[in-house]
Amino acid sequence: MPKVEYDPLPRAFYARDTVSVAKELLGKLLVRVIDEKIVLSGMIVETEAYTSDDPASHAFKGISKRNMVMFGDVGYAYVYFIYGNHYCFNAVAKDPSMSAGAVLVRALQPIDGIDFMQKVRVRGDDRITSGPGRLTRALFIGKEHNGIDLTVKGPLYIAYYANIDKEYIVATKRIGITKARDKPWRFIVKDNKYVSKR
DNA sequence: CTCTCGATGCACT
DNA sequence: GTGCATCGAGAGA
Repeated sequence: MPKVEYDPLPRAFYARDTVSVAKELLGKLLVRVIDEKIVLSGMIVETEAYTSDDPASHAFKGISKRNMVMFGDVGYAYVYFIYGNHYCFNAVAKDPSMSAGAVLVRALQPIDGIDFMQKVRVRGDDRITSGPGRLTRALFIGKEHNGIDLTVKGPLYIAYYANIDKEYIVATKRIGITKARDKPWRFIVKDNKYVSKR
């Protein structure tokens, strides 16, 4: 097992309303372990909530082969391919009364394996993990991780890391969507330079 | 079957 | 600020 180890969040963490989970995932650590030895990780600094009754959500029009993970048990990864180029990483989270829900992770502050991440991206700078497409590339997250359990140590999981003070959590409108743009369901860590721009 | 377009990122003006 | 690469899912015929 790798030297660097963290405690995964329990499944119960994800079994609450999606918006609350999105907020509380700030400060947690997204951990990627490659070949059981290389550890890449980043502190979550930007998230967005997507629920089943939300027109902007993939789950809005019902279950399908693509979005079925969102309708399954909480604490699993929902990874999808978009714009012909990018993967986006979500954690399935919802209140037990809801049919589906997930939290999109939009930005990370790199913690472990920064050199490794930057080796691949020649133009390594602050933007290496800033943006949903960028962070999946930096952590080598792809469709093979769709449906993976995030509550156990493995190739991909989310762990306890830091507590973000309430004063440093800011809610804003979501980014890059055309429907339900008014909902304040994007959460960012105030003044963190890794939060994506726009 | 064909057509549209997206929870993006990057190059360019 | 604008344009676009690139492709799979979903919608419609």
